[in-house]
This record gives sequence, structure tokens and C-alpha cells, in this order.
Amino acid sequence: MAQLLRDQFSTLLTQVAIFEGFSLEELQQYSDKAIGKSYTKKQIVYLQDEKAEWAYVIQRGWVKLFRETLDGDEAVVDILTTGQIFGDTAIFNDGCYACSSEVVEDAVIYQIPLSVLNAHITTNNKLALNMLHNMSYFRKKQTRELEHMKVQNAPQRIGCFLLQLYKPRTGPSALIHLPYDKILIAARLGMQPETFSRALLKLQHETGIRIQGATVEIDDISVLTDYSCSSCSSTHPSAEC
Amino acid sequence: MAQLLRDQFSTLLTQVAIFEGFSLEELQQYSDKAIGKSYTKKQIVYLQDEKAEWAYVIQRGWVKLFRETLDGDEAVVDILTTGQIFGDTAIFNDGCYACSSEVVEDAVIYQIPLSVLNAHITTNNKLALNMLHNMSYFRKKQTRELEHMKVQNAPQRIGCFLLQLYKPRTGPSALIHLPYDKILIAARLGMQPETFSRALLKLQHETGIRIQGATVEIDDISVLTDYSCSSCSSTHPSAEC
DNA sequence: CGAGGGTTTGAAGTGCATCAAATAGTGTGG
DNA sequence: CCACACTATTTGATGCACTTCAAACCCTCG
Repeated sequence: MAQLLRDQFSTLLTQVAIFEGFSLEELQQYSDKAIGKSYTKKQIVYLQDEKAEWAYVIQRGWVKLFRETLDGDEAVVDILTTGQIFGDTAIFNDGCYACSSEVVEDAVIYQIPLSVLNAHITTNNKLALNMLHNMSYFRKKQTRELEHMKVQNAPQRIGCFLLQLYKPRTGPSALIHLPYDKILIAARLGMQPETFSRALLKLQHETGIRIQGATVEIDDISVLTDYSCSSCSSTHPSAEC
Repeated sequence: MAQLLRDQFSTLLTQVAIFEGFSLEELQQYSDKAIGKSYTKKQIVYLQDEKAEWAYVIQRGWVKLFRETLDGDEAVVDILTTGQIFGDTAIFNDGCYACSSEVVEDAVIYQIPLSVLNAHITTNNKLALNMLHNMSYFRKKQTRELEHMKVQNAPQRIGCFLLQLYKPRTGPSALIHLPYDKILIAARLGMQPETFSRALLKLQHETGIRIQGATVEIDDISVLTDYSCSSCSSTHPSAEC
């Protein structure tokens, strides 16, 4: 990799959760062997159960992690973007990827050898602790999601999804842009596109938010938290929900 | 703690996943400050969001981890038994418990100070790696559970639950004893007791298994995997499912 | 034996899935 | 720049799975 690219890549790595607190120098060991590629929508990065050689870091775009069942159904595990790493936990999964991954919005993705990461974990306790924190974060997120599947209905789940896109700023109003297809959001929330469409209508009527294509206008974010989080166990109101 | 108890406790700790590969000597640091207690059904061990001082190790009995929503619904996160640790991940959750925990079958539970565990993690990379492996295991389990909530119906989810209770032995037949109330199993699987009862009937008719009170008789385990795992993404057939 | 949970059964309602088809939106080649 | 093809999204109609409410039954334990 050329020096300029290497520096750019190392800077990206400093934004990755598991590398928090690491210096550019410490991260140079990755840029030596890293590879950056461009991907277009619908490209597969890797498949479930494949032997894992690389971890991937997203510089730009969106990537879907999913699992496919024998009869063709798919469960969307997560949808990731800039600064997020994936495939790294194959280290703890017999060296195989636990999910398949597919690009859902044109992306630039770097890949780093798992062997380097693996060696680094066993010698650097700080990295292991960072990964623990990170994995704990995702476990919490998953736990919340399971809870939502059990106790929330479709419109409420969409409300929670919108709240997660909301970045707190001045004032209670917000203008949110849906970052990818509604069909994909529906899959992410475990419902059919038709259900999503109808639930979105219901959500509009019941909370007063306005949706026009991929744009969501919210006058008062607290109406949404009231509506969606009443059946959450999270502290209410919560941006986490 | 008396020496005899201490030894007994250290032996229990060697069975705990995150302490795998540790010697009795290394584990002595816990027995100094550990406390063992008996609990009866329905006793609360700790509540969600409480400041966490202890991690708990089950010697005997069953414990439910759950989250309660504002409007009284509860989501059962997990149900644990002998040799399992809980509350330990509060270390990565701002020092607060992420779930409440309640004894569901009379239990003996030891508690160890989180401060000792926390100190141990930062100095002992092996422990950190063990915890990573363990957390990865639970993440996988949760991912599978989320998938099941999205793609399986009630009888199939019960089938998977039974498969998890099945410990492979000689031959394809099995006699399983349900370890706790059906109401609790229903909650664990995210369904109503009535639904559970009816789904169990359907499962009997469609797979030929026989259920008498808390006893489950299965002639051929593969019938159950065929029935339940057809819509799983796990390698089929799988004890994991 | 009687009280109290656990469990089952019945009847009715609700939410989501499914199938079908219309509509909107996007990118392509002519 | 337009017509076409293709996909995304919406809308309608219907069915099924699960929930809810109500009540009976069963089992255990004081």
C-alpha cells in the first residue's frame, strides 16, 4: 500500500471501536498487509461458514450481515457503515464466519488479515479488553432487539429504529434520512415489506411524524420515545431504544 | 470461608467457562472473598440497573435472567444452571447489571467480588480471552435465537428447545425431563402459556414425540431436527439448534 | 381437604403474512 | 430525451398464528 493510503487507512482504524486508544504507530502493523477495495451494491463480501482469512473495516457505504435458512428465508443480523469492523469475531468461531455479508450501498472496504489481529489479541491485553467492551455492546444491542421482537409491535419497532438514526442535537425536532431501502429496513426489523409500509402509515397517524420517500420529519422526538419505548425495559426515554 | 468449602468452591470454579484452564491455585484468590448462599424459588438475586458488586456462580438450581418493561411485560433473556456465571458482564456495562435475576428452582449460589474479577482481567490476558470466547458463544446463541423468533413458528421453537436439552448418547432415542415450569419455558421462547400448551400438542402430533407432565419421550431425535431445523440457517442437523 | 398456582381448553379478536396487483421510481439503451 | 424494463413501494383482500379473556381442570402442599 502506498504511504498516503496507509496513513489514510491508519486514521480510519483509529475510529474503529476495538482500536480505541491505540496510536497510529501501533496500528501500522495492519496497514502493511491491508487491502482496500471498492464494492457495488449486491456484492457479497463473504459467505457464512466460509474459512475466515480477513476482518473488514468499512470506510464508506453500508454492509448487511445476514443468515440464510434452508428454505430461503433470511434473517438480517446487522447493517453496518463507516468505521465499523466485521468478520473479526470469526476468531472465536472456529475460524469461520458466523454470517454472510453483502454490500447494500456502494462501499469502500479495507480488509486486514485475521492472523495479525489474532496475534495482537494474545499479546496485547488492551486490545482484548477493547474487544470485550465492543462485544458486550453488541450483546446488549441484541438483547434489546430480542426484547423488542417479543414485546413490541411493528409500528413501535419502526419508531425505535428511527430513534437509533436520530443524533441528538439542539431542539426536539429532527430531519432523518433513511440510509437504505425500506425493504431492507423491514428485513432488519423482522417484518415483511408490506407490513413495514402499513406500519409506517400507522406510526405517522399515531405520532404525527411525516414521511416523504426516504425523508422523515419529526417535530418532537419525545412523542416517538413515548410511543415506542413504553414497552421497553430501557430507562425511559432513551436514545438507546 | 472454611478450607473445606473453599476447596469445594474452587472446584466449582474450574467448571466455569471463563475460568477454563486455570489452576486451583490461581482460583484461590476468589475463594478468599467468596460467599455461598442458599436461595428458594422466586428469590431475586439482583435487579436491572442496580450497582453491581458481585458476579454469581451457580452450584445448584436454576436462575432466570430477565428484563421488565414499563407496562409489566417481561422478556426472559436466559435461564442458567450449575457451573454458569452471571452478572460478570456488568464490568462492561458501566458497573450496572443489564438484567434482573430471579431464582426459579431452589439454588445454591456463590458470589465473588467484581473488583477481584476486574483486576484479574486487566492483568491476565488468558482470562480476557476466555471471556471473549464465552461472550462470543452467547452472542452466537442470541443471534440464533433472534433468527428463530423471525423465521420459526411456536412448535418449531419448542422443538429446538427440546433439542438443546438433549445430551447426545447412544442411540437416537431420548428421555428428557423439563427442568422448570412450562410457563417459564413459554416465556423463554417468547410465547404465551396457552400458545405453548397448544403448540406442544401440535408438536406431538407432527413428530410423534410423547409428553407426559414434565417428561418427554423421543423415539428418534432426527425427526425433531428435521421438523425444527428446516428453517434454521445452522448446519443441519445440529445439536446447536 | 381446601387454597393456590400450574396447565389445559374454548371462543373470539388482532396483527402480521401472504398473494395479487397497482403505482412510483430508477436506470438503460435507443 | 424518451420509452422500456426492472425494482421498490404501496394497496387490497384474505388467511393463519398467536394473543387475549374466560373458565375448567389438575396437582401439590400446607
